[in-house]
Amino acid sequence: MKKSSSQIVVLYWHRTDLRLHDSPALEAALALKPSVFIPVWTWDPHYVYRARVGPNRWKFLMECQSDLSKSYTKLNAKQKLWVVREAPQTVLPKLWEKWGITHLVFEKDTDAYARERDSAVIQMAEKAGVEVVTRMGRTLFDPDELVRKNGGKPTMSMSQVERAMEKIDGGKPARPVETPQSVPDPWKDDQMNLSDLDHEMADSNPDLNAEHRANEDRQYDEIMGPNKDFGVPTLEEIGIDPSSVQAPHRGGESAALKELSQFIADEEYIATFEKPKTSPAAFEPQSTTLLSPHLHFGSLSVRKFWWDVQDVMERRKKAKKQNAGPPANLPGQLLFRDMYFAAQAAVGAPFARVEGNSVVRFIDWHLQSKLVQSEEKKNKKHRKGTEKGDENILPARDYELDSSEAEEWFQRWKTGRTGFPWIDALMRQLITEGWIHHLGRHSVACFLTRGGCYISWERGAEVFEEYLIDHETACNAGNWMWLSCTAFFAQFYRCYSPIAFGKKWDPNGDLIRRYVPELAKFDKKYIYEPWKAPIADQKKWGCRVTNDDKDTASGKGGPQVYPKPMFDFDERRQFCLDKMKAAYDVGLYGNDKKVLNGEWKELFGEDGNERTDEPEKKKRKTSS
DNA sequence: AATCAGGTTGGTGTC
DNA sequence: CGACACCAACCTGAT
Repeated sequence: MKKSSSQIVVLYWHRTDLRLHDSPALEAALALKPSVFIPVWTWDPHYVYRARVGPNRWKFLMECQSDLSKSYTKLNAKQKLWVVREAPQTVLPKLWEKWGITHLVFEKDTDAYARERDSAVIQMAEKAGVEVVTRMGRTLFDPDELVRKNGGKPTMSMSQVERAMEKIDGGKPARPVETPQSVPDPWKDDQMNLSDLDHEMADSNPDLNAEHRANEDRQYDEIMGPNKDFGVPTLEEIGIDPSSVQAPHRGGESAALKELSQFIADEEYIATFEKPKTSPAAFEPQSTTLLSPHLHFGSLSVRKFWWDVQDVMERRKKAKKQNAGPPANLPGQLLFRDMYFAAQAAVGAPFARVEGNSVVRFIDWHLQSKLVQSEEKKNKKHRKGTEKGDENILPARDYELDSSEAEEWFQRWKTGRTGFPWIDALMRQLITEGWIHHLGRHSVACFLTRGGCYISWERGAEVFEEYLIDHETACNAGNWMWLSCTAFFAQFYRCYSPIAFGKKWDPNGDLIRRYVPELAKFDKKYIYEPWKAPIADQKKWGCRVTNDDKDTASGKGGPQVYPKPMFDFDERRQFCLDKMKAAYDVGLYGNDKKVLNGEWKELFGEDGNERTDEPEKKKRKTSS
């Protein structure tokens, strides 16, 4: 493609911004007045094979892409979202050569992998003489800016975030920008065609999502897709059986804006919203807005969300109606997201794990991640295709099988067979629908870590990464650290009970009846503790509570069975409390030398029940 | 330096 | 059903 000196050809790279409304980056791209405009999505093998993504999130992503593509076509019949099936690091240089690109524009992303990827891309673009334009747009405030205003340190509390944001533009996020009413043409079809391009096949080994693929995986066979039309991939194309997708949640900017406007119309709901007072057990309708998946994929702008809510609350304030205050209210909830983004932006890749993480407390959990530092060194020679910076991107993490009992508990937690109906209902809701209420996440996360199993939060975070349609690395890791009392939160004596907590919200056990149907007929007296029901009642209600958990919920032929609880919760609660206190006394953090070289073991008791007498250190030293 | 209040959302028991 | 004290006791940040 010949470049004419005056022509402006813009490649707009969609990633975390599957929308047209309130996109500062898209606005900047169109402000260049391009004569040719090509909005692309690069179908990145890193996300496809190295991130954990279950069927529900694939579907949601595809719906976001299809909706955006249709919206482009509505603005310009020649336009769509051009999906290119290759890694951005290899395909973008080919694209700007092939299409004579003069400007590359995208939304800034401070996620650890994104930074690695984007800096590589920017470097290549500059070398090729392609001008790069980026704009912040994913969060209320630029995470890097929040960090700077927080003295360069990760934001570890809401008060820090509030103080930092006060120093930025009067403490309020930017107002949404205009939605474009038109977009320029792409090249003509024959010029867009990439058939002659040298197509680099994706490395599908290891494929962290292999277990979800029922059919052959041919998604990378053709760079423009099987129909050579740059189409949005389908579930079938990526090897997933569409019938395995059960989430009722629909993706796409159109759906997001409609849902938001419905909530905004209910001013009473918006103004009196208080997160701790929303029910984790509610379904149809759910008690919260469920807009988080849209924030993740950028099908809804968080600043539009914030300002629409803010405007309602201002109106109500003038009308002298009582509003709920932050952080429990909706703007406060959105600010929490920014806190996690800014904390991650300051810490980098280790934020999502224990190893090398300066903000996470080290606890002697079961099933800890194996250290990659040493593994990495050992295998370096044998690993081919290891790109620079790969050590910052941690795909499949192996973990220490230090306890077969803990491993069994983990598997039972993961599959919703713990014998605690409240926990099992939530886990099954997570697996089938990809979404559970925030307090439900608290409940199951506390149970897996400091309030039951004493298993590493990293195991839980991986399961959430796989199944949540709203999974966001910064928020997921941040919340897991919060709930496991290893960062952000330290009151480990406040422990969620798998029985009392659910009962408080849902005394009839409706959530359990829906997601653990084998218990549907149990009287509400026993629904949270079915093992206490008399045998005669268990028979009458059609489900035996038994130690044999193998056939749980099979329901084929014989009578239904449900497992007895896998441990005595009160006993485990006390055990965890004692262990947490001991681990806090030891006082190690994820980046301490003794964590990295394994010496931590000497500081914790041998049998896992007691600790050595001398605390390592009482006060934490902050680096310079 | 020592103390105290506050921290998104615990559980239990009483009024 | 809501508000409150108490349980036992972590941290940070302000004074």
